[in-house]
Amino acid sequence: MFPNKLSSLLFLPKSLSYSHSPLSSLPPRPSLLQTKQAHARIIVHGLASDVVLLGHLLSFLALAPSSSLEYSLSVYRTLSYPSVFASNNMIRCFAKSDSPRGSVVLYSSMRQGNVALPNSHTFTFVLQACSKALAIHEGTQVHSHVVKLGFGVDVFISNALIHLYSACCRMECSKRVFQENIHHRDVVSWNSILAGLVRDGQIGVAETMFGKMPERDAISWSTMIMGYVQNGQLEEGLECFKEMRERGLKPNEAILVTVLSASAQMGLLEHGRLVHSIINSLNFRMTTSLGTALVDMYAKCGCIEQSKLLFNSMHQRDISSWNVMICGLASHGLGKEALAHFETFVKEGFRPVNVTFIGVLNACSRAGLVREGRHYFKLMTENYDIEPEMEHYGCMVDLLGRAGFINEAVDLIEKMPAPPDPVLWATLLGACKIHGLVELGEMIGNKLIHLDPNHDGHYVQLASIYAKSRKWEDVVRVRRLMFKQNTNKIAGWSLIEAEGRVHQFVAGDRKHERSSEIYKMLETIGRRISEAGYTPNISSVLHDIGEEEKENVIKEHSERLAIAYGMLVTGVGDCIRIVKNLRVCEDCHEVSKMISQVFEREIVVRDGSRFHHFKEGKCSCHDFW
DNA sequence: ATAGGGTTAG
Repeated sequence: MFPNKLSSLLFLPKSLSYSHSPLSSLPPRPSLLQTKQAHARIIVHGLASDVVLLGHLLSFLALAPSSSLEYSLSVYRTLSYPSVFASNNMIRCFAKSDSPRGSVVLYSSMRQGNVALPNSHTFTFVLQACSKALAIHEGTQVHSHVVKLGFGVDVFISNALIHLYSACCRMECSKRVFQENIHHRDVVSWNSILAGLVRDGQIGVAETMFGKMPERDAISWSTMIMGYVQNGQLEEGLECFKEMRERGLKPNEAILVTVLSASAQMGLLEHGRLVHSIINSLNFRMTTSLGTALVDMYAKCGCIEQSKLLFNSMHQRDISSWNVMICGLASHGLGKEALAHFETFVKEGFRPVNVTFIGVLNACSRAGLVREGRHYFKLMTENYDIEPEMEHYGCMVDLLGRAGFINEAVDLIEKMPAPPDPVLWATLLGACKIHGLVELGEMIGNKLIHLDPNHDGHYVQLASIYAKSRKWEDVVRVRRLMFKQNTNKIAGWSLIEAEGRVHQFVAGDRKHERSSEIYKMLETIGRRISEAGYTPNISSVLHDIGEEEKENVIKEHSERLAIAYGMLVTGVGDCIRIVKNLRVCEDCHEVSKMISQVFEREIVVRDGSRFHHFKEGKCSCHDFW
C-alpha cells in the first residue's frame, strides 16, 4: 500500500514541476506551496496522522528553498508518536531556520526517551544546528554523546564535528577530530578544516594544508581563494584562481563572486572583464549574487555606465544590489542619480540599512548637495531609527565643511554621542584649507598632531594651510616638527593594467623595464602641456629643496608615471585607467586635465576616495574633491 | 521505506 499511496499523495503534477536546475543532477525539491498542496491531499484522504507520510512531508519542508518553521512545527505537533525519521527532519528544519537552538531542545527530548531514540542522522542535523548557532557548549556535549554511543567513526558525523569546531574557531579541537579520524576522512573533512583555518586567519597553515590535500574539489579551491581575498591577499587570491583554471577546473559561483570582489577591490577592469566572459562562456545562470558582484566590479573599476546597464538588466535585485549601485553612483560623483535610485529603492518597498545611507550621504558630499545631505541624515535617524556611525558623520562633516558650513560641522562633531574619530577632525582640517581658515585650521591641526603625532598627513595639511596664506616661517616650523617626530609616511602608489599585467609605480620609480621610455614620455607630456599654458602648482611640495627641484618631484609622482606608461602602451584615443591609494594632488589633477585635452585622451583615476573622469580638459569632480 | 557533511560578497 505504501508506495502507491505515497506517490499519489506526495508526488506532484508535472505542470507544477519541481524547481529543477539543468546544471545539477540533484533530486527535485518541492516548494513550500507544493508541499502544502501535498499536505492538503493527505488530509483529504483522511491520513492526517500517518507518521510515514508526515515524515516525508517534513523532509520536504526541511529541503524547501523557503520554508516556514511555524508550519513545519504545526505538522510535527500533529504526531502523537513521532518517528526518528520525522523527528530528525524536524531537527533539520530547526537547523535551517533562524532559531537553530530549537534543534538542541528537540534532540534532548529524544535523548530523554520522550520521543524516538536518536540515530546517526540525528547527530549530523543537531551538530549542523550547533555550528550555525555557534553553540560550542551544547556542541561539545553532543560530541560526548557521539563518542559514548559509538558514532565517532561515521564520516558524516565527524565532519560535522570538524565543521562545528572550525565554525567556532576552536582549531585545536577541530584538528584533533580530524586526526582521530584518519581512516574515516574524505575531501569534506579537509575542506572543513581548511575553512576553519581561513576563518581563523591562519592563511599560511591553510596554504600548507591545501598543498597536502590528497584530493581537491571546487569547494577546496573556493575556500582557498576566498581565504586569500578575505585576508587582504588579493593578488594571491587571483593567482590561485589562475592556477585552478590552468588545471582545467571549472569555477563555481562562490569562486566567481569572490574573484570579482578581488578584481573590484584592486580596480582591475581587465581581470574583471575576464571573469565576466568566463561567466558568459560557461553559461552560468545570472543569479542575484553574480549580478550584484558584476555591478560592483564595473563601478569600482571605473565603468559606471556598464555598471548601470547591468543593474538595469537584472531580473531580481536584493538590498545589496541597490546598495552597490547607490554607492557606485556616489563614488563617481553622480549624486542626483544616486538619490533618485534611493527613492526608487524605497518606493519598491525596501528598507534602507546603514550602508545604504553611507552611499546616500557620500552621494551628497561628492556632489555638494548640502540641503539633501541634511535631509537624509535626519531621515536616517528619525524615520529609520538607524544610529549614525563614524562613517556617516564623516560624510556629513565633509559635506558641510567643504560647502563652508564649518560651524555646523564643528557642532555636529561636538554633539556626537561617541568620541569623534581623529579622521573627522582631519576632514574638517581639509575644509579649513579650502576656505583659507588659518586660525581654525591651526587649532585643529595642532589638536590632531597632539592626538596622532606619528601621522604625517596632519603636518602636511597644516603646513599647506600656512603655505596657502604665505606664512612661510610656520610652514618651515611644522615641517621641522614632522621630521623630528619621525612620522610614518604612507607610500603612495599608482597602478595601471596593461598587456595582461599589473604595473605598479611609486614616486620617482625607475624600476620598470621601460623606464627610460616612460621618462621620455613624461618630458613630451611636459612640453606639450606647457605649450598649452600649464604652469606647475608646487604649493603641495614641502621638501626643503629649491623651486626647480620641487617641480621635478611633482613631475615624478606615481600617478604621472602610470599615465605616461599608459600613453606608451595603449592605442591612440584609448581610455587610460589608473588606480591609486592616496588622493590626487592638486597639481596632478591639473596635469591630468591638460593631458586629456592636449592628447585627446580620456583618463579615469580612482583615488583613495572617489573617481575622477578627465575628458576634454575637464574633470567630473568639477575640481571639488 | 526514508534522509546526512564542506565554499559566496556588497
